[in-house]
Amino acid sequence: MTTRVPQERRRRRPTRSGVLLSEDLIVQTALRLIGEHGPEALSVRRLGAALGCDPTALYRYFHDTDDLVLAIADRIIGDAMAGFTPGDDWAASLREVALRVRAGYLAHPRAAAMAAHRVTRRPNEIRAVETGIGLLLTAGFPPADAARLYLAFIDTVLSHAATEAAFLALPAQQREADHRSWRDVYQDLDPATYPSLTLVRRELPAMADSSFEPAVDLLLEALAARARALKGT
Amino acid sequence: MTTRVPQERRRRRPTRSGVLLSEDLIVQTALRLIGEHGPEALSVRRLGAALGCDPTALYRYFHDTDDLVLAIADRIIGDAMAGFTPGDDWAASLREVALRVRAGYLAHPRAAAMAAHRVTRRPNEIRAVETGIGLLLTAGFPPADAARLYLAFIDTVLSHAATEAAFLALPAQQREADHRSWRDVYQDLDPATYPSLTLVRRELPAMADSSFEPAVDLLLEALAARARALKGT
DNA sequence: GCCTTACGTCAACAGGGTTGACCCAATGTG
DNA sequence: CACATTGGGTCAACCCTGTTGACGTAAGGC
Repeated sequence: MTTRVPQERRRRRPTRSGVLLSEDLIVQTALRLIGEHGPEALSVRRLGAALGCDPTALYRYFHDTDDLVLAIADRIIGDAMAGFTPGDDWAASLREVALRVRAGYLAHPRAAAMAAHRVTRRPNEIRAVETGIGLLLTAGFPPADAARLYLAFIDTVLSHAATEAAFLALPAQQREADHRSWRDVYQDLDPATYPSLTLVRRELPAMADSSFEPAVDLLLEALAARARALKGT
Repeated sequence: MTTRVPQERRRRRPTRSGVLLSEDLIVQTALRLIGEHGPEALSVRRLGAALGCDPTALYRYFHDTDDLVLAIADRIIGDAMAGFTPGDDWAASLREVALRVRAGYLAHPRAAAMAAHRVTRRPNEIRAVETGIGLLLTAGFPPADAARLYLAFIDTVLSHAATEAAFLALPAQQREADHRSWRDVYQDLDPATYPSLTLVRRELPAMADSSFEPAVDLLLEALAARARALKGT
């Protein structure tokens, strides 16, 4: 019943409202829905309504909701890395990879939050690994270090991006509560029991900001330092 | 109606099945439920059944499900940090915080997977933040830097830990398939299109290992370098 | 021993994913 | 051109979910 059928041989029968469904249109509409009405807008029923078809029609194209999410995630990955070519500066290039991955996830947080921890060994990812390790090799790291350090770098990037995506994927209410807590809860603490927090009190609202770029920059600094140390010896 | 009441002044009225409810018992049961039957086993109704009470009784202790999730997260933090006291070496202490947090999450992978990216606003978390920022202050960073750098550090630690927890929370079959892919998929690549991967081919099985400690060490290196630069000026 | 009220219980609602039956029309074939 | 096949859009139904408001009972202060 729910076996996905090759796109090519579809009997494109229009829905009651005249729309011609397709895997592509569904993914596209799902992304639009998330973008316009927030992450929690993605449900089979709402997606059906947005498409102008019965909600259950989607099960002709995807086994279940999870299958749909994976299809969306696959498109996100492809879009994020589209057109990237590494430049001369290996650190700057790694930085761009990081920002691209993150931007791709944040553009569609809910889909990313659901799929980020799953490993899809697809061509796009393999190409990305090739690129990343290549950059560390040009930095002068021996193969063993290049592989291990790339892993540490990309895992950090992916983990951060997934965390930020998961945060954006929260219902607006919880998201704002999390944000506010740095302004509210952490402001009225007893100075005796929390001396350090009291000292940095004025900086705490900034804790709601993203730490993605600071963290990436710290990593790149450490990598650059180690690369310099290699050259020195 | 759902106002949380201080634990001390409770009217401990037994449920129909004779259990005396408490915030503590509920969190503990929730953790057991998640650990045994997966994250999707946590629902108000199932938790009520496991506790031997009406599901809606939980709303006397937590505003809503999210509030419960935050309580679970905070207990994990508390357990992880129990008995920790910062030592003289701020970097070593931060390292221990990182390892403790990670261990706490890995002890409850499935619960961690759903709670790791939240701000709990609860005592255990606040204490942990106080400790961490305090360490960076003793390292010599001015308050603004201490707050921002602590955020970058702890976010990285939490993100990594969440990723590892999510991985452990996967069904064994998928987990092992993921592991194998580094040995299998990445071994038979065309050297012409993937020169870098071919060069580091022998190192790739190690990609299945955790990158947690390498990443933390890179961050601590960068922090130490910045701290030295501060002293120098 | 009374009064207050905390809190356990119950019924109900809105929304979610998913299934199986139904049936029409698009398509390939004769 | 007409027919048989069947893909796929539709519908009704099921069981899940979180959450609310009313209700009444018993716990604890006085």
